[in-house]
Amino acid sequence: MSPTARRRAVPSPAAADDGDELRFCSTCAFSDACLSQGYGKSDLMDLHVLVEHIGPFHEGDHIFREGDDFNAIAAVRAGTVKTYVLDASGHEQVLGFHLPGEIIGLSAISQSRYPCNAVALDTVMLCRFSFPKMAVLATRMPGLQAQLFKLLSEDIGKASLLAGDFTADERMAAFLVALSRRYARRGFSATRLHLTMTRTDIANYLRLAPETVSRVLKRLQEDKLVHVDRRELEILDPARLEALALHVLRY
Amino acid sequence: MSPTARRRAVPSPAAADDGDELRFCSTCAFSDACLSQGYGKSDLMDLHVLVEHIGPFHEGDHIFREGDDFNAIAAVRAGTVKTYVLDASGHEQVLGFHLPGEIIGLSAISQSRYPCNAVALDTVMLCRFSFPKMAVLATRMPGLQAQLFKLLSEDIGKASLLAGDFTADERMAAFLVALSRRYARRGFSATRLHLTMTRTDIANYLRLAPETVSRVLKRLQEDKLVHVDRRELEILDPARLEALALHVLRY
DNA sequence: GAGCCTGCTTGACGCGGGTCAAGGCGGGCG
DNA sequence: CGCCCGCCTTGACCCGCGTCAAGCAGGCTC
Repeated sequence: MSPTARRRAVPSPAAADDGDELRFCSTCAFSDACLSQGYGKSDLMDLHVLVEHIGPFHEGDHIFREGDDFNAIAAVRAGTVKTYVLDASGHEQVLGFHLPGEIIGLSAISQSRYPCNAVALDTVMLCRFSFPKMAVLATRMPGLQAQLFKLLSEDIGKASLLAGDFTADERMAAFLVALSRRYARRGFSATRLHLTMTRTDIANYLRLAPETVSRVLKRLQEDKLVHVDRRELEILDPARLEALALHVLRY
Repeated sequence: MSPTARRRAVPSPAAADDGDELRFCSTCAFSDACLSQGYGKSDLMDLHVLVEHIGPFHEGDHIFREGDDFNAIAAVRAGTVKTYVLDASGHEQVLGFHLPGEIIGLSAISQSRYPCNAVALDTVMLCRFSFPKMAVLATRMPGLQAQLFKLLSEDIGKASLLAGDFTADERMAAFLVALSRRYARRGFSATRLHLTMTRTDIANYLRLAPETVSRVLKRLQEDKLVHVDRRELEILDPARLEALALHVLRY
């Protein structure tokens, strides 16, 4: 983690005794997984010992940087994290946006170093998991191991949005639909989105020019698919937007 | 696996007793990993019990298809495997080419179904690993678990070649450099490559038109970077080719 | 050897989206 | 309040690569 990261004290296991800690960590994919696997309180205790709640990070704070030693993955509890790399000429390539409930740092496992930068786009709270400890624990908890395999495997196919040669409209629609679904899964509105990233970030992510993002959003608004007001976006016609996104998302 | 897959008998553990089996399986990333972790013969025996050597698959044979039940990953022992999906309009999107020593099927873990098709481009031999058994074994062999995590994590970053908005020349150069490195790592020539895939496959993979692939190869040849004769390709100036590929590969 | 078929190459042309340049707008700060 | 500074938008132009169409070469079958 970046040396500038402000750490909050780890809640003591005692204080976590009666479900408070579990609720506190409910955005972490691991809690769900372990609870659903029927693990007892002692296993969960083990899991919680290796969790550290850190933050808040503020807009522009780096969570880790390319080349930093890898020792932990983290679940986003609140806010948005952008991951990106800089190419030789200093141009930013956005790799992804990570919303509450999602995991960052998985791609660092193979190199033992973070292969990209992670920066907070707004106020971000994280659950930090020591990866070495987690790996040890996973040997005793097959459900945890399976969950890790699953999370890793999920990310392999994720690049499809960036990959294919899609039109600017398809990319934009797919981006919005994916955002909507991810927010909805965490209980947020599926139709009213607050875009925490700039147009330039979106453009870099979708491999478009910022001007194109602007023009496409205008076009989508003219066609009554969405309504955009600065960073607030309302999806007016989910069906048609999903139809547009279909080639990219595949379902 | 596809019902059409011809299976060879699994060598009995007894026959595998004295290193023969190990040599036989030397292209599998797991053997290397386990040996280097100092595991004893009994652990390796466990690993070999869940290995099945299958093949040969011939050009055009499918190894698995999108939607098939996932139960195993496989290491390529010989030949080239192409993975791809078909979009709504039946157009093929090539996801990757898998050379000897590389693993296929990892992206299927999260869904329990293969999310893509895998087809042999030439005569292919595989090592098939039952994934459920492997996961169980991994709880007893931390080195194996670590190797699995590493393999999964590696694949997460792999899409960079498809991702960025690179020129056709950069994509092509990156493709050739990556092929060269991957062959070299397995002891093949780094400068003389046999392209086992068609121009159309390359084009689909790089998100270019086949005509563009043709034109780019011609240009690279005119510039004395490579020499191409049908499917045989010689890299004449590795340094300049790598320079061209740098933006894509990043090193 | 003739014919065909598939993969590959080459040329002509057009379009989507990148680039460049010039505002507009809103929010923070003195 | 007014200035400034990012962020965003809009317009004009242009270029890389896709598309369409035609021709070529090698390898198969008969």
